[in-house]
Parts: sequence; structure tokens; C-alpha cells
Amino acid sequence: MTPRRPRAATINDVAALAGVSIATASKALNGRGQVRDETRQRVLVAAEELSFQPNALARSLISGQTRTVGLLTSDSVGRFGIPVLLGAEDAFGAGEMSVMLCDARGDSIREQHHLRTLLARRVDGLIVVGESTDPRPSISRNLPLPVVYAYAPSDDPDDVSFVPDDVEGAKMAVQHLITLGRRRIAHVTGPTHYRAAQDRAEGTQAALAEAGLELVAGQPLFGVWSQRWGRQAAEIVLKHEVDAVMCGSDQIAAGFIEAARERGRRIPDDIAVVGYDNWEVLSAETRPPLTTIDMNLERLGRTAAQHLFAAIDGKATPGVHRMPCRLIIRESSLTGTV
Amino acid sequence: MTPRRPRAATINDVAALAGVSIATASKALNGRGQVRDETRQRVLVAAEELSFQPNALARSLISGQTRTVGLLTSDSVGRFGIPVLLGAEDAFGAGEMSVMLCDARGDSIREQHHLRTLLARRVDGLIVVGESTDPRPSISRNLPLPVVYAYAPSDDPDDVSFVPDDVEGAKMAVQHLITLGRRRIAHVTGPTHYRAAQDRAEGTQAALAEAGLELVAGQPLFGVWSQRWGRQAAEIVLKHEVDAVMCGSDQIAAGFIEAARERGRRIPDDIAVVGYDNWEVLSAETRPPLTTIDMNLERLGRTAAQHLFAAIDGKATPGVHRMPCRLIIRESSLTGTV
DNA sequence: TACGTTTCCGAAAACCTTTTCAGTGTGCTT
DNA sequence: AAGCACACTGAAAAGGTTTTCGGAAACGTA
Repeated sequence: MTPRRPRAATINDVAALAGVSIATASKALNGRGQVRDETRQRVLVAAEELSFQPNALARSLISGQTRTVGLLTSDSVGRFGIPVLLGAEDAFGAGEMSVMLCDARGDSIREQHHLRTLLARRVDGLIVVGESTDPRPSISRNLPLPVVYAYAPSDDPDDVSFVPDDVEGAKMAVQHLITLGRRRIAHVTGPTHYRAAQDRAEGTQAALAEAGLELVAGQPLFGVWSQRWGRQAAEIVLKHEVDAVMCGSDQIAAGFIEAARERGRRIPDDIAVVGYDNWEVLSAETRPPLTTIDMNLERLGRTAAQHLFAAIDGKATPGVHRMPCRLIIRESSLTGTV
Repeated sequence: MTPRRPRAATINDVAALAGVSIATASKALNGRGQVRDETRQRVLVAAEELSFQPNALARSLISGQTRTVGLLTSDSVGRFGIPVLLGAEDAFGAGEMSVMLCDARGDSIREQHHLRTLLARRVDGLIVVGESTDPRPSISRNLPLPVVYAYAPSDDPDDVSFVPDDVEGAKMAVQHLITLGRRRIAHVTGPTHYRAAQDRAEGTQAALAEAGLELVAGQPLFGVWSQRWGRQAAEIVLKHEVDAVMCGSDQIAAGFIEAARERGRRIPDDIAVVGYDNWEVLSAETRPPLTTIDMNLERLGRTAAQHLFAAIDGKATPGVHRMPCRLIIRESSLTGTV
């Protein structure tokens, strides 16, 4: 009934076809040991003939190495998780590693389940990708394999974590505004309970303090990560005299720009605007295009993967590593350019 | 130097600790065969003690089933690929399957390489996820395992493919406009060489024809999938008398709405607008929020996964299956509501 | 021819689990 | 007391590969 799928060829079949023992076949295929050239050729031809693929399971069973890593996403993979994940996948692909993707969807039961599965499959290591920069519970305690955390750091400082350096990122953005001669700067950002909002506010205020300036409105305007809040915040901010706004996200910036334009303010001539995240769909489509901070998440993912390799080789690098962001300059901050 | 990671416990260790043979230990753990209750308990306790995890590699080697599937993304995973991928991952997770993620980044060399790796790892099946609805080359010819294509169909009709039904989706959108009393409808969409643009144009015109109407401007306005094109297209469209616009994507719709508002047209009072994709970041943030077509991609991914299960069980379902879209009604098409 | 040296090849063990089948011991029946 | 059925347990094989080590053949030298 069901078309019997042909069992894949084994090294036994290859050896038989080549008229040698499996030991010789193995050595010929792996270029190991003493095998006469003529014999090696015979084996190679036989393998080709049968389109032989060595069974990775059997191989791993012996070597104790699966050349596989688990990618555990705690929250459902989203806007920030994806680039990290892609960066990691990229690095692993280059290292001939395969990636097992597990999405716990924010459910710790499911996370435990996936963890058990990955352990049973004897993965060589684990990357845990979070959805915000808030610290998350460690899973590495007494885990018999190396773990690296990306984007969301582990709450255990002995673990290896990689996070974007939001404080420096925000600082860079504000320094950019100050360099351009802006002095009356406001800060509109997300909810106070987000670590990202806190960090970006801190960086913003640090940059202002260094320049001997104060925040317009006295303190950051905390709200939510939405365009709507950006529009609402514009109403508040525009009551003050302001020549620049540092926004905690591109969404907020997009909303702010839209509302400010409607109220007749020219961007960037009257007010320079900087966003955060470099979410292309927004930052490239606002009018004018948005100057913003790019967290370089793909690189963060790649770096995390590379450090996982190192950890697998026994060279762990504990601690929370903050990865630099970069400033993407577009027209929302550049007066007099087109 | 490197802290020796303790070798994971084997069933041997468990058996020794419980004072039984490995055969008995195995039977006790799997609830198989005749084992005295007291003995079973001893084994269970020992396994717990050593936090024993049966080695999935050894298990798969015997059973010939890895309970693993490959998820091969041809183009770099993007906006459309992600939800499909998540849906598939979801379905597999429920079925206790693990997922190997491979991103070929649009490179067929890399795709071949990943394919070989997955074959070597003896995955039970494969899902190929594409980035557009254009047909892609089949990889399943003489492949010794079941393959299902999602979003981008295979060019071989004997393969199993799942794609969104864009023709019906567009038709649904236009019928919605007609039901609301709109009669002078334009269509602004993406590049002609996209299958998605073609299908949506076809559905649009079919719905109009059924109602005895004709497209304003005579034919669809093909352009690119961007907000900018939406704005440009508005200039063209507004030269005609128009009371509704069916857009080929939410991005185009967002651009159109913005430009139309600037020109003093009220949405939806003067012109009703419908988008496509239900890309929340846009469709929920335009003013007014956007009526749009949701392709239900997560469901598409889940369905593809379920059919892969079926194919693994020998019950393949060849052909290109078109999955229904759904209409998301928001305020950009609803006159007189708030 | 006898012996040592190379060169090449193959048998077998190891990795870990599941399953089959044979064996042991217990309690019961006659 | 012998025989039997039954409940339980363990030895061994299988799955595919790599590696180790011993053995065989070929060749050269004495």
C-alpha cells in the first residue's frame, strides 16, 4: 500500500559492492589509515553508486558529539528574537552545526519539556534567546552542557550572556543631537518596567549631563511602545520649547513625527527626531527617513553562537557582555540636507 | 583545565544502581514486559537519582525514526516565512517532533548542503518554506523522504504544496467593498512579476466582473510593494472619480491613506481602503485602522506540518492546496462607525 | 629457504538502547 | 514428591559507524 521507502545505503552495502570489509570502507571514505589507492577508488565509486550518506546518528553515538545545538526561544520568537536567531543560525551553519529550534511560547512548562528533549538528543550546546532585554531565570544550573543567553541575559552572573548596550546606544544618539547644535531635548519612551526603557533613559540623561544640559520636561516621558503613544506624547512635548526629541523606539518616533508635522513643525528644521531599533519598515518609510540606533542584532546572534562554540571547547566567557549599537543617520536629524 | 563535563548517565548506570540487568531497567522505564512492582520502583528511583535521560540517538538508531523534521527556508526567512515557520514549529511541538532549522539564504548551493546534512541526520520529513508565492524548483525528486512545501509551492504538481488562496482573498476584499455600496474601485498593487500581485489582481477583477463593474483606470496599477508607491499611486488614482481602493499590500495601503488624507479626502467617507497581509504594525496603526486580508499564515504552517505527518505515515496528499484567507474588517472601509 | 619489514586489510569492540527468547525460581496441583 | 504453570529476570542481538590491533601477503635481505 504505502510505497516502501528504500532503506538508505549503509557502509555495509558500500563495502560489499566494493568487495572489501567495512573497516576498509570506512578508512577509505574518511581518508584515514593505510588503504591502497586502487582500493580507495573502488570504495569511493561504490559509495557514489549507492549515494551513500554516513548515518550521523551512529557517528554521534560513538563520538559523543552531535554537531547540533539547541536554539531555545523563551518568549514566542518575535521582532527582536528573529534577527538574533538568524545571526546564530548563520554562524552555526558556517561551523557545520545544525540547529534545533524550540519555541517555548513564554510557557515555562513547555520550556522544561523542550529542554529535556534537547538533552535527550544530546545537543552539544544551547542558545537561549529572549524577547526583551530584561533578565530571565537561568536554566544552566547543573546543566551538563554549555549555554549562552542572547538578547535577554540570564539572572545568574556566572552564565554567559550577550545584550545590546542600550545605555551607550542612547548616549550616542543624544550626543549626535548635541553635536548638531540641539540643546532643548526631550525623551519619549516605553514603559518604566522595561529594562530597555530604563537603559535608554539612563543613556539619554548621561549624555545630557555630560554636556551640562537638562531634559526638557524635566524627566523622560514613559508610555508604551506604540505609534499612538508617540502621537500623544507629541502633544505634551510640543507645549515646551523643544528642538530635538530622542525616542525610545522607531514606532514612537514615527508617531511623533506624524503628529508634529500635522501641527506644522518641520522635521528636522524645527525639531530633530531620533528613533531606536532601526526597524526598516518604519525607519525608512517615515518622512523624512528616521535617524535611529541599530542594535546590530544579527551580529549579536552571531557573536553569541561563536562564544557557544568556545564554551563547547571548554573556554567559557562568563558575564553579561554588552554589544555596541550603531547610529544610523538619516534625514530626520540632518538640517539642510536632502 | 577544562572542567570535565560529567558523561550523562546511561541505562547501564541505572541498572547497576537498581541492582538489575539493563533489560529489566529498560522494561521498567518503558512500562513494558513483566516487571515486579517493587523492582520497577527501584529502577524508577535509580533513574531519578541519576537524572537519567535515554539517549535519543541510540533509540533512533534502532527504531529508524528520529522524530525530527527539517525546516528548510529557501530565501532568508522573512516577513512571510516567519509565521509559517512558527505554525509548523507549533504543530510539530505538539506531536513531540523536534525541528531542525536550515536557512539557505536564497543560495542553492547552501540549500544542497543543508539537504545533505538533514539526510545524514535521518530526519523523518521536510518542510520547505518559501518567501513568496511564486513556484520554486522541486527538491523532492528521488528524495527518500516526504517533503511538504509551504507558502512557495513546488513546480512539480506531484509534490505536496500549501499556498494562500490570493485570488479568493482579493475577491473577498472587493466583494466587501461592493457590499458596502462602493462602485468606483481602483486597484494598486506590487510588481507584475510577482505571482501574488497577479493573483490578487485576478481576484479583484473577478469580483468586479461578477458585479458588472469595471476597474477604475481600466486596469490594476502595478508598482512595488512599498509605502512610497502607495503615495505615488494616490496621485494617479485621485485624478479619477473613486470611492474605494483595493491595495495589494498593507504597505501600499498605508502610503495611499497618508497621501489621500493630505489631499483632503476622508477615509473611509470619501474613499474606502482595503489592504492585504494584515501586517499588524501597519494595519493597526494607520489612521483609520486598516481593513485587510489576513492570509492566516500560522495556520498554513500548521496545516503543512500536519500533512507532513500524514505523508510520513504514507498518506501523501499531492497537489497545490490553496488555503482560505480571511477578511479583517476595521475602520478604513466602514463609513459611519467609530 | 628463513627471516624481517612494509603495506594493506579485516575481525571485533565500542557507543546506548530495545526486544526477543531462554532461563530461573516460586507456588500450586495431583 | 513430582510435575506444571506462571511470574519474573537476564543474556544476547540488532542498529551503523569508527577505531584498534592483529594478521596476511608481498617484498627484500641474508
